[in-house]
Amino acid sequence: MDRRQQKTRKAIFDAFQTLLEAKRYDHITVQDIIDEANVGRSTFYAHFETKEALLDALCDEAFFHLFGKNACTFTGSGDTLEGRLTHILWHVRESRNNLSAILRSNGGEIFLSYFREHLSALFAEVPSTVSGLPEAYRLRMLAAGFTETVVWWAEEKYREEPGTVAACFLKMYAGACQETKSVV
Amino acid sequence: MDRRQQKTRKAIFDAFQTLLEAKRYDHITVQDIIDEANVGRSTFYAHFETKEALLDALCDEAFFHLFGKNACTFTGSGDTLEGRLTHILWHVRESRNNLSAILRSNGGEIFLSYFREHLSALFAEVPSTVSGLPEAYRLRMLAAGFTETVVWWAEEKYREEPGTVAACFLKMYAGACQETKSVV
DNA sequence: CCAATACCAAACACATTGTTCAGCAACAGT
DNA sequence: ACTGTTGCTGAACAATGTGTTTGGTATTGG
Repeated sequence: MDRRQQKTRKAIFDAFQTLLEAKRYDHITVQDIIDEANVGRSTFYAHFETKEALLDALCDEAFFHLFGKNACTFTGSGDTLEGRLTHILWHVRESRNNLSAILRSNGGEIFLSYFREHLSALFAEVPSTVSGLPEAYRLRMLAAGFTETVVWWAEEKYREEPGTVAACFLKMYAGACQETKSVV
Repeated sequence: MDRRQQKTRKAIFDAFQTLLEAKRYDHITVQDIIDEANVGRSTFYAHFETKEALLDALCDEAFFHLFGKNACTFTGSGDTLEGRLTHILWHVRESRNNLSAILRSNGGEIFLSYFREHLSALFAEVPSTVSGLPEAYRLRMLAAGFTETVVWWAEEKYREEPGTVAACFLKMYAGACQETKSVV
């Protein structure tokens, strides 16, 4: 890819993230991004169709870091759910700059849809000990709950350790997601 | 209040809800609302400062129905958490037209903040049996979880009975929110 | 070195926002 | 029924944002 394209793309991404840290996604205008990135108007539209497309691209990148090579490919059978969740949380904290801004902005909804998609598969493997729960409901709640956990963690500035957070999460859903033999 | 004001206000509310059922909150323009409500431009702005103010007002109304007189004033000590949640769910289903649109649109975030506020107090009364959970985290998760439950229920067109839904919710969080002696 | 291509600035038509104002209609109280 | 008050209208307004097009310039890769 042309160096110029790479440079421009990066400038736009960086500008977008900078702005995301300062204000809500839906209060950011294309004009803002253009100014911050210092690129021509037509250049922006040559790269991204709309502001939403830019957000999508950013989420794609962020998720590539999260699930792309390590975390979810590791879905070997050996490790525990807690281990895998912890692993994901390590990656979340690692790329804090990338993710926090998205999570806090109301673009978090779009992010959430990604999360849901990737996490449902993970939780589906771990059965519930409680009867009478519709499986679709259970998976949805677990994915939403994990997302909420990450948002909470981000707002706490990632103060706790990933392992601690994963343990908290699993305690929350002890009944609905039980594989641990160590429930205190 | 002047009848004209009432009429206009209602027309705007109705138009807004109609539009919310058709498209996302952030894709609705003031112009759309004006056209649908069939009121003058200046009239709209005489009633609401912005589109957000309108959404806020709508949420206020919806929550008055939910918590205003019955559900949360009933916070006497006698009834169980399950009973109270069921009660809330009855009201949600009752006013389905009012709420579903808001819940499905991404204005759901604003709605969620209302829900969080009102529900935290409710959950705070019921202690956790699990140790090591930060209380703030626990309350936040329960409120977010209940909201997610309602959204799920709304998407299912309120097929299940309120009591069933409340029971499902409590099963999900059996460990973190235990007062029931009937956990199957 | 050269052709391809990415950039830029400027201008464009268009939509949306929020304000203002003059004229008209509905209201409430006497 | 009369009257002053209040709310609605429709139109115009500047300001801002969107997405596209243009012609010219600079960088790139081969």
